[in-house]
Amino acid sequence: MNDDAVFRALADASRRQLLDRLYEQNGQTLGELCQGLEMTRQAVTKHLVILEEANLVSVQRQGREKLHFINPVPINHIAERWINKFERRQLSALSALKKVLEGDGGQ
Amino acid sequence: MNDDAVFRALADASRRQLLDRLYEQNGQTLGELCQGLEMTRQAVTKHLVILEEANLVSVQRQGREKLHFINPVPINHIAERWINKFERRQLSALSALKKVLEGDGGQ
DNA sequence: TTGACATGCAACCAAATAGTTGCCTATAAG
DNA sequence: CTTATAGGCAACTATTTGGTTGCATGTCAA
Repeated sequence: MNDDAVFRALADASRRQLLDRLYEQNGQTLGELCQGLEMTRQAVTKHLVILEEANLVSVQRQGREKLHFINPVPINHIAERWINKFERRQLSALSALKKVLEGDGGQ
Repeated sequence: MNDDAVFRALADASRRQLLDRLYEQNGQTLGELCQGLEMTRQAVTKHLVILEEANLVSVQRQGREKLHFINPVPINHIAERWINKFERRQLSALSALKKVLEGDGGQ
């Protein structure tokens, strides 16, 4: 699994938007994903290819349509291997901050 | 807080490496961060500027040296607002894909 | 079979990106 | 003051990226 491809894929707002749309409704066709976007179909295709190569989207042909499904595994992967590491440090910082803000406050 | 800047900043392997190094040892100078990298100092500077603009690194001048500190808040932010959302979705997405792959599938 | 619809492929283009080199400024030390 | 050190700035370059247009292919429906 290639972390770099995932990070690069997530770097573009259009691609994150596509993931958002698939999150709203999974299994959409290319045509459906294009609707309402300020982009040509071909541009959307390119974005989807990048998402596929990063394994963030998997595809299933059905007749002349191509259905797109979100795959959360790589996101989970970088979350576990990368993000949590930095969060761990913050948790202590956050709880310290909370303590100050709340005067003391347990929990 | 600009999510896009954070995602873009994280998209480059060299910048993630710089964050890793700051994670190992916080508060390093530019010179220290350059050591052992296959890059000129100026290239590193550019990466650090991008990390600063994404608020992932904060800087403190000390005499003629510039100390760099990691700031985990933006990472936490995208983790909470973005990553967790997809992690939650994982089970239902997988089962939806299965349905299609298996031709019908109950549930 | 004919036409309409859904997608694929390739060439091209402009802008952004990652990197370089060369020179300048500021601070510390001899 | 002079010199070495730490970093800043700007111009330039090659490559990547995000997007376009034009045409081709494959599939469904009449």
